[in-house]
Amino acid sequence: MAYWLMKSEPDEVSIDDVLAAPEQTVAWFGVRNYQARNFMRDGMRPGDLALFYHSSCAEPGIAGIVEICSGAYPDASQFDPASHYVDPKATQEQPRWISVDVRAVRKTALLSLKQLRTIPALDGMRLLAKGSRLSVMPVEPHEWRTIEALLEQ
DNA sequence: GCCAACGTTGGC
DNA sequence: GCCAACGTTGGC
Repeated sequence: MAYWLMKSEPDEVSIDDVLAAPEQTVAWFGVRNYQARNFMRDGMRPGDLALFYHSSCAEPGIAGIVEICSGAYPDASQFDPASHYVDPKATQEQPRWISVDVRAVRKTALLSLKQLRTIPALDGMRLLAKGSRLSVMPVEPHEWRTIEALLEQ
């Protein structure tokens, strides 16, 4: 089983939105970066756990834990001309972008980016690297353990 | 709103 | 294949 971190703008989809969804499950769509896509497509398996990270907001940080609950499948929004995420180069035969479904495991008290930066054990964390912008990235098991111990319900 | 960092595009 | 121009991300 692998660990991940997934960023979402809470104005778009917050941890509360995932909790409020049917079966506490939403499709993770709109990833339009190849590295992030490849992590989802090649690395993620159902049962993997991910830190749910709120980005581009007043207080960025970890807001909950979700479980990957599907394999990769074509992201429908790439074919939708009305969608902000439409990709004219994607075809049904050759989709470019994929989704996975995620289920909320629990919401946590916000563990802010500011706090994360103060924790020595997380020094090498990809999220904290300078210029890191990936929206889907792996989390090392020791990083996961460190963070999980800090998360409150 | 600013801007650093990074990714993508496309001419050559 | 290079690289300039442009677009996006995301913290501040």
